[in-house]
Amino acid sequence: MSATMRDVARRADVSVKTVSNVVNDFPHVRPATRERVLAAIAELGYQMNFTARNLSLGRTGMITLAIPKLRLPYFAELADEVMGAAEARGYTVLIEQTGGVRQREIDLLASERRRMTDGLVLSPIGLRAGDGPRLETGYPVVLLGERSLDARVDHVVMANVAGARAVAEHLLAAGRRRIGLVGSYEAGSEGAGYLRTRGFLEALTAAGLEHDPALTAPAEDWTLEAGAAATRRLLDSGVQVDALFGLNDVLALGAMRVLFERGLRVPDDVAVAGFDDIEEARFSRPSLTTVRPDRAQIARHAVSLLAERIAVGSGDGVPPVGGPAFVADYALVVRESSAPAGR
Amino acid sequence: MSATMRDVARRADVSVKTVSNVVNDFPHVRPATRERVLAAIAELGYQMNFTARNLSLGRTGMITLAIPKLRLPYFAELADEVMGAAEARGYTVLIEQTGGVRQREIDLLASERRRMTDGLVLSPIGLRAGDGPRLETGYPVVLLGERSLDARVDHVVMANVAGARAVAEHLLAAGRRRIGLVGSYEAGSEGAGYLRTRGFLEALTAAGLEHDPALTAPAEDWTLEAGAAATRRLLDSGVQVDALFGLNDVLALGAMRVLFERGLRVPDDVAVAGFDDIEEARFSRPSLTTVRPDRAQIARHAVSLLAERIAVGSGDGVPPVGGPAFVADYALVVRESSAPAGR
DNA sequence: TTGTATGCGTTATCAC
DNA sequence: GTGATAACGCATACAA
Repeated sequence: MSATMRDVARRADVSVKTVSNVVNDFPHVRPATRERVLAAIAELGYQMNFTARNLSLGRTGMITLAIPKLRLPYFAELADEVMGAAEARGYTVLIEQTGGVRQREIDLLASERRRMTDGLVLSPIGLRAGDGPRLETGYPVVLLGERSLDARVDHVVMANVAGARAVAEHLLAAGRRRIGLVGSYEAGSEGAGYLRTRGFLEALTAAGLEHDPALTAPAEDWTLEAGAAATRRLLDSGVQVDALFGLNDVLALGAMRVLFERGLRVPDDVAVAGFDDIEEARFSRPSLTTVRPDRAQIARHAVSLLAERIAVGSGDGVPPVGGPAFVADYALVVRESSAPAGR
Repeated sequence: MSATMRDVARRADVSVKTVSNVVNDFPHVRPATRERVLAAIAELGYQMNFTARNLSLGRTGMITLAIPKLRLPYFAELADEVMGAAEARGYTVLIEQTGGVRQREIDLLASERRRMTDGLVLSPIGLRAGDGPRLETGYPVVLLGERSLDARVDHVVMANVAGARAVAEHLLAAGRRRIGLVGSYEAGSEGAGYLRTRGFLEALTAAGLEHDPALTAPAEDWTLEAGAAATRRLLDSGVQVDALFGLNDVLALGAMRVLFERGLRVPDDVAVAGFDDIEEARFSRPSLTTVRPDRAQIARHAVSLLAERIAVGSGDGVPPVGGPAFVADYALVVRESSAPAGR
């Protein structure tokens, strides 16, 4: 069993308090004693017991990041960013996967296990409009990538509507008129799927067009597999399309795969665009036009908000929370999949 | 802020011990008292403080999974599998990224923070042959995907040599003779890169061929970007190739992208194969021939070994550790990128 | 500058 | 069955 502070204290012939002072870099420790303590620590190979420290401090130094699926490149990249931002503030990140299932997301909020961490960054997929109150638990929470959940909780969102509108406008400007929409969203979810769809429809409306319902390809999931399946169904239905907009990049990439299988050329026959700008979008064949949200900014801001929320604690002067959402920057990235001149 | 066991005990007019018995589902609690306690818990909204429990139990119920990069699809998928396997055994997984940097991997082993978890599943990239002893810290550790690190530590490996040999044999059987090798490894690393290269070379030798050094395309990293860059350099060098073997799938996908840019057809002009069978390999254009290691098996076995190691503790009867490595199953998956007849 | 004593919220060892 | 009470290892008023 490893040494404790008491062991070190005995060895260095000081009190535990002094050892604590040394390991915590407190000032006011005579150099000589410090040396003695450090020597004892080295000799005994002492390592701090963080559980004990956490109990004493009433905090763990960990935050939870709850995302739908780690296997989705977007969330892996996001997790990486969040871990970086958290580390910069001295936090360790515990990743939980919700599968985008509403009940899992709710459980996570009510869970006892959440108490192993000081706060939660939640990327909700399943939560519905009425679920707002569930979030107000007094436990520090920051919402990611969603809005209109009307909860008094801090949230960092991306420009889902504007980004999707930009994509649609780009496709329209390129002369595309029969744009298929790959992906769907649970009714009432008000999530990214809903918002991106809205942006897409707004652009059509603004152009004086109407979206043909037959051009919608619902996908149960936001994965390559689902994108491919949805596109297969769409093409099988016999409708004509000259463009496809995937509600995220993997849906779009899955769609491109099917277009290839069907012998349709991208972008000549069908232009394709996605949303997220995952790394794979730059290396696909053809490379994928998409919307790049500023992930680093989102991560930094979310962690920053959460840290702030944790810092104020549940003290009595509980400051108002859930101000206007922070909206991260985005950029439309045009690549080969929608380039005017083919490749 | 939130209620403690003492609060609940007072409220239910019992002792803390009884409350503890109830929440831990201990037998020998009179139904009536149990009801009273549960009622008090509900009324006060009591939630267990896990930090305190952990301190008392001397364990945290968490294990660390240390991988190079979460953004690499292979590791994201692996993490997902490990989380699943860990959950099945009641463990929560804390993911750490090493960036494949040797010092980071070493730090992780010596780190104090590691003590927040009960054990470590480490996927080493940077560790070298002589680093074995560093792993024998008395802290439960299971190595992933490596071998020949000659440490007395449990390890779960994949059939790197055999898998790579199978790929090479497949390419040779298809008549390819000038096979470029995309990716490299740090000298002395004895890692997956080294082993896969060895398997590749073995196949050539067995076929009575020699590997032309000019056909090696070193990559600093195992990423799409690095795979593309390496392939560009290789092609720029002017050597002729009729196949490319990426030491992992993303290297191969990056290579395919460059072949496309250079107007080379896959597989007609150049066949391509990778290693890992990440999900993207099924949806790329063309789909990628690769080796599929049984990730679920690897994850289950690693977690199982670690749980065992944790269970025996550092008691005196420390059983021997680091038996023969468990070698996971694998399968060669032939897809369009190396299909004999083009698409 | 350093030591003493007490608390953090659980679990575990006993008695009762 | 249930209740005091001592750990668990560290932090921190308060003293010295």
